[in-house]
Amino acid sequence: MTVDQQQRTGPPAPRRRSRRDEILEIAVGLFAARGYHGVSMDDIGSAAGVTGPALYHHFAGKEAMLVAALIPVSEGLLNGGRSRVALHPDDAEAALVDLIEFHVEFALANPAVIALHLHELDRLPEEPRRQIRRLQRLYVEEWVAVLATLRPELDPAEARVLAHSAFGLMNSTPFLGGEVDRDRRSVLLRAATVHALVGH
Amino acid sequence: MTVDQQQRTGPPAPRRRSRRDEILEIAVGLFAARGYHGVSMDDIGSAAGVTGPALYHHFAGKEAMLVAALIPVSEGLLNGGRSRVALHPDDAEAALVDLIEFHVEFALANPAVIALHLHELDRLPEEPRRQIRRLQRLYVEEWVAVLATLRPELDPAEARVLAHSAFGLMNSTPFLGGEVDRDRRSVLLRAATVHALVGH
DNA sequence: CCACGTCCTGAACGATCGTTCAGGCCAGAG
DNA sequence: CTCTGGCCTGAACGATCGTTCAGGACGTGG
Repeated sequence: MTVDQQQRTGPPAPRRRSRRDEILEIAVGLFAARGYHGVSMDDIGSAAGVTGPALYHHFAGKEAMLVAALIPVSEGLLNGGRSRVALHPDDAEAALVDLIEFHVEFALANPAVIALHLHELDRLPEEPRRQIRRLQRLYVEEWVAVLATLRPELDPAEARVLAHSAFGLMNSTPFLGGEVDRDRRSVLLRAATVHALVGH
Repeated sequence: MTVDQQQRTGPPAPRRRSRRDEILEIAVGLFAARGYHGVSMDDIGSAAGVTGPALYHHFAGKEAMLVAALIPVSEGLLNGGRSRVALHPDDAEAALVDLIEFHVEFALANPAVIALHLHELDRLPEEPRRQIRRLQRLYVEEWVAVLATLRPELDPAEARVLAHSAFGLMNSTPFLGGEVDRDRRSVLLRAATVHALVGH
């Protein structure tokens, strides 16, 4: 499925995309499916068409692969969320709807990475984990700020609970097969999240 | 492969099952915190005050511990959900509210077990995993049936997407510390889930 | 032709894991 | 006292893991 081992022949290095990113995407899929500790370097290598030790030419080690997969996700969410909020300086409800649309589309586009982010963050050593948690916290605060102006009766801690519950709702995507069309799922998830957060 | 090697059938010896259940609870906490593969038998043993091999007097192996932790959860959810639905044969909205209250209280009472159920089910071999998935599916169908009568415009597959999203919302509990009082969290989660599912 | 950089293989290492096994400790019955 | 059975320890096993290392295949530039 994801295996590509007849890469030998043909153009040597067309650089259509770096081999590193290709391997990383394969590793993310395996991590999401079987868990970080449930996948060996040989597993990743053979899924990429090479042996396990060959991966050390692209990454410093197994942990470095997880970090390389998780950091861009947190950065992408934070940057995207901030830019969406900045589009609506005086309309909290429009900002929330935009945030929801952004997050749902992100989750639908990257289900494996989302699942990794939810499940395997604790397998990282102190240093990179704190960096990711900091990015996550800043992203949550974007949601909390919007919720605070939209529902003044909530204190910040309560808004944080609601924000996390909204993430749980929108991130339920990876757990479902493709019984329902992608666009339809997007519509359902966005409507449900809006109702869950604004109430009535 | 054998799940349980003592306690054949019936109550042969109503021995205080404190020791076995005590160990199981400790193991669940460790599994939830560090992942199934991230916890060794020696870890579980020393957390319970014994050595690793001593655990084999209570469980057939490491997998058997995970099964023993997950099966009762699925059964408890299914039984509780069915009895809640049965209380309201002619009122789908009341049934849904009752289902939501039941699930939220369950998730708040057993956050570690819920997290285990979400993250580590795929670490099980075929046989017990299929049994758990069957119980899960039956539980989901209780929700789908209620949603189908409450919102006839949804087809069953769409109702299933909504049910899973509601689980994601309600199961967001384990990811949060205790900044907000437990009862207040229950109120917030229940209201958000109702709004997400009935769509005001 | 040769030299070089890139990417890879196959063997090997130390460590850790789940599990098994032989035997020790100790309470209770005879 | 002895015997017995439940519960445990400590040592040991095979397997698997992440990682390192020396070297080979291949295309490119000179």
